[in-house]
Amino acid sequence: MPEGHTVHRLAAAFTSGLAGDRVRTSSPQGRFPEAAEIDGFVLLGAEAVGKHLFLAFAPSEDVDIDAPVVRHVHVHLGLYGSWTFAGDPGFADVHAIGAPRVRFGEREEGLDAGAAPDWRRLVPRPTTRLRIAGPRGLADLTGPTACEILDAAGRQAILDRLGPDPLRADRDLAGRRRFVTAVRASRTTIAALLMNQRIVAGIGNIYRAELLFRARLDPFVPGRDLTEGMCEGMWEDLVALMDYGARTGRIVTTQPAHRDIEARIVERSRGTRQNGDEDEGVVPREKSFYVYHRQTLPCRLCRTTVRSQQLAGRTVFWCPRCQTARSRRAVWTREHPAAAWAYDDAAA
DNA sequence: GCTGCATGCGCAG
DNA sequence: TGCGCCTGCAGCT
Repeated sequence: MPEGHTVHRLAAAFTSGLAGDRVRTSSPQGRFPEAAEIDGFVLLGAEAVGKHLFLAFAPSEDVDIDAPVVRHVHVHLGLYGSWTFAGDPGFADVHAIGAPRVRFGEREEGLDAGAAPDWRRLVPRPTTRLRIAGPRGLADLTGPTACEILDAAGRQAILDRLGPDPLRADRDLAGRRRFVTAVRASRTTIAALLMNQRIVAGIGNIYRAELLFRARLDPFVPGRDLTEGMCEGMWEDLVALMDYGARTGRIVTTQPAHRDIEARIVERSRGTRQNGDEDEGVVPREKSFYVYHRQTLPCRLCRTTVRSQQLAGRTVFWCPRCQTARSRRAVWTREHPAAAWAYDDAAA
């Protein structure tokens, strides 16, 4: 359920809830026996790069994070991995951060009827690959594509194959420049390029579909056909969208004026887990997207039926009437002024 | 209770 | 390009 914004929220949760603490690590499932190597270590810090999460462990807290003794646990959630947090009130600042839902386990040992839940007695579900338990709470990992211990070189090797991350410092002009240059140098379709983590790190299928719609861009246009202005605009929009996602835990790409356009239509109720805050006034899922998972439904703007198609093993969603831009920037600049609405919306 | 899908990715061929 | 990984759950029966 991770696109980049979720992983950044996870890193923040680890930083606030477990960083600086000595922790116990284990692999209840048994498929990550290396957990024993860092059991009793101190969690120095957590970092997100694209969809990759790095947790740095050391024997003691005074170790420099670049020291050779530091063990980097690399986690990639893949399609169905997840972290579950439980702990003392305020642990990992979960509510404020939002992303990881506090979910007490299905089973607690030795719990008296009516007693307050105690996270220390939580029995990990059998599929738990890794449990990290600190003095204030714990985190359970299930179903990751990657969970491994790396040294500094191994960590760097992963960073080296990732493009700029719109949620990190490389969102600046240098990052934008890398993105624009890479896109415009390629014959590959823009839809495929946006999913290529070497081009830009952190985008998943939702952000791809929605970003292309907001740009009114044909998903099958080769990257090299795009103007510099169009690419720069997409990057700026992406920064705004993912920033909003990282702050709220929710992907919302619709402008307010477009959310109620077809209120009479019964939306598909199929779940898209957002792991976000449940604050009042949050934009409901069925109003959050323009095209993602809306195939067979009418476009919010022109009512043309939204289409979907497999591309390189993933489903692309788009409006065949709205998304006809091939290189012009006119539509973009007139109708999409830097996605400032995302910030206004969050503040409201 | 069963089936198929999902916000991903690496690898074989 | 297609498959395997490996988990949870919506949507069926």
